Amino acid sequence: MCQGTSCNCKKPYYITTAIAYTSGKPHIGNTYEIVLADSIARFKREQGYDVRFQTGTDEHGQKIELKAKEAGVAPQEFVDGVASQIRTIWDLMNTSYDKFIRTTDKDHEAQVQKIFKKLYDQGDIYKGYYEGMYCTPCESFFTESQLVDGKCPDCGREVQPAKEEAYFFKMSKYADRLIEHINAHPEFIQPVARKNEMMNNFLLPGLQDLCVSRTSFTWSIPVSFDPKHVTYVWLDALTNYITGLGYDCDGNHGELFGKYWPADLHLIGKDIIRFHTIYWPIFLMALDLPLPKQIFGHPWLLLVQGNVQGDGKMSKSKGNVLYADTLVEFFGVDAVRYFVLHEMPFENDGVISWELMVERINSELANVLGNLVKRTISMSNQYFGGEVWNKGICAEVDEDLKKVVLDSVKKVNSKMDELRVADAISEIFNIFRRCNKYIDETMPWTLAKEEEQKDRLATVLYNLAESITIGASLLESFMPDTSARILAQLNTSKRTLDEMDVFGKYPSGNKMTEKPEILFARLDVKEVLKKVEAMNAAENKAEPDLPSEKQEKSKEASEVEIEAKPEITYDDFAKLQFQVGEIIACEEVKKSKKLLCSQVKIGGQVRQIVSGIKAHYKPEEMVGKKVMVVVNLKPAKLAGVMSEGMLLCAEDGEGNLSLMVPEKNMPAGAEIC
RNA sequence: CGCGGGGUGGAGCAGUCUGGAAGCUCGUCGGGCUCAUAACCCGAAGGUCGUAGGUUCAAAUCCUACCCCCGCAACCA
Repeated sequence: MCQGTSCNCKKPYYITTAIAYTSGKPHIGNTYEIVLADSIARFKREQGYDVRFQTGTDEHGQKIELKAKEAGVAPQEFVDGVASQIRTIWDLMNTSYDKFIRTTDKDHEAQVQKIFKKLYDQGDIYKGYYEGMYCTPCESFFTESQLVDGKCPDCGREVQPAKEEAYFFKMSKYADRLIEHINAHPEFIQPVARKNEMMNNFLLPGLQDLCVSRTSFTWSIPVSFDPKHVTYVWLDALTNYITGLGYDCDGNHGELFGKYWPADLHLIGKDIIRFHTIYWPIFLMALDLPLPKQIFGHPWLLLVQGNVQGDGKMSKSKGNVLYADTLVEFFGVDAVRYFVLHEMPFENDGVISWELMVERINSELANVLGNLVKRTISMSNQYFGGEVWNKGICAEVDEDLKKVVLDSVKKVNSKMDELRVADAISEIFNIFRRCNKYIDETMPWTLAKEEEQKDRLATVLYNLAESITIGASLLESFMPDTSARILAQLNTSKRTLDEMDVFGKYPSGNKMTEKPEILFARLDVKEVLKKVEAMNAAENKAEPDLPSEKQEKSKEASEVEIEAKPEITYDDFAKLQFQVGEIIACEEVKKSKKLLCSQVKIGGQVRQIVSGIKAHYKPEEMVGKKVMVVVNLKPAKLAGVMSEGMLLCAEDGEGNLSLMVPEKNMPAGAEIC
């Protein structure tokens, strides 16, 4: 490989993130991806590649159409807002992307239309029918299995079998070629475990054709030759990787396309691996373009509340979202970058919590790194007025320090080649740990007491300055700002990777700063948590009813807010019949996680009612309870068991349930009105 | 038999593909040091590697069965 910045024959390296969906503000889990990509992009630049780093936003689709409607604005206006919010966060995180593409960019839209037409003309896309059960009021299709008791799962109304005209892509045509490609290129899907998943679940059983157009909404790119259809998701979203380089369907590609395609790495979440390793390569085959070299499906960052690890997946509706900008406000950009990069293992999901953030910042950033820099600079100033001289008085211990430092450089390189970013960072911190140990081994404060040890003392401090310079330089890809701050304090410039081959390039006689600043202050967990609570409380008060985020609630909230339903007439109400029922027997529904099946005595009859309360009541504690029952609900099958009514419960903000029981003792069958 | 992920010292994880001395960070305990952000360094305690079988000279790792947890899906009438 050709290295060095002066040479203009550098190898190109094209890396992309998935484009973020503009339905709302991205949380820290989404932000992780761009930071991960950024660290890889920066490192590749260090290695001498001519890097192109692309990210962007996916802005079409029914969900956005709905969100915009809710917010009372036009879809374009809506996505403009969210896209700029996303870009602001990407910038806040100090990410060095070269291109931010939006699927509403005119040139992208034009190319998608051309691609659609081309694939249609060459017979890869054909017009067919999307069949299913259709609910007219909801304007939605459902498969048989999605239906609830044969009715619409959303509104409960009757559905009709219907066909919607749609365009399909003939996936099967290219399947064999793709299977061959995947087998011939074991590095194509990363981590490797995912490869088998794709092969066994999708490719080998036979690929279904993919629906690539819709008529049920309009907020997308119209099909040029059949304008009542709009492009459906993947053909629009995935192609960003080539349109962002100036791909032209007619062959008049921009210069970038020739230079950077095929991509070296698509970095994506593990949930969309299928689309990137199956549909995308097949689209590319159909377009007669080379396939990307590698697709890496990274794990997720899950939120943990305190020490309780429940379902950590962040979602707004659960109110457990952490946003990058909030975290940055608390901890600073590089601490957040460090955390997400370092806490994410290669294959498994990582966890994040306020407590973990604080712990990492204290033990690694403040204690190991920040303190090392501070004590080194302080000693240099105390003993030599800040001047760092290499007097060449070496000792046995120096060798191990040098070895660790230089080995780490190699290890960081090889870890990064495998995309093991977390491991690479650990290697860098090994340097700093070794330095702290070196200080204890050499005891500079003791050397300082003896005049004849002065040159040895100088050498020790020189070795530290050199080691920290290398460590800080390696850190640039991951914590650019911190890297620069350390180097500034050492009054030296960043070392490039090929300048790290030998130990001792720090200029002898150089003078460090006189006033070392604290890089990362230690934090008190309790104080941070207190601040967090104050912030949550303030937020809940300040915006109790914002249209899009109104469901967010703090875990402490005692009030429960639910979505208001439209007003009904008394006649509507009178259609419902409630009675007191006595539970005379109850058992778990086998093969179901949530359901209990109760025999309920109501007047003279006994009914079987299935309820989703297994998590809150044991069958034996149900028996004997007198509860409120909706009796004239149409019977339905749940998990294959017939249910003839419904037990009513109260539900709090955390989903805890409580059966409604009469305040005084009432006979089974008493009407509730 | 729905799909998938996981069960390794108190906590969070690596190691499992390619068997070969049970490792990392935090926490705890003891010691050292005082340059430094009560930071740093050393040492120790603590694990039947979910369970039961099997293969092997050798199993956290391979095979079989089972148990438990977590997502998704399905049914929270």
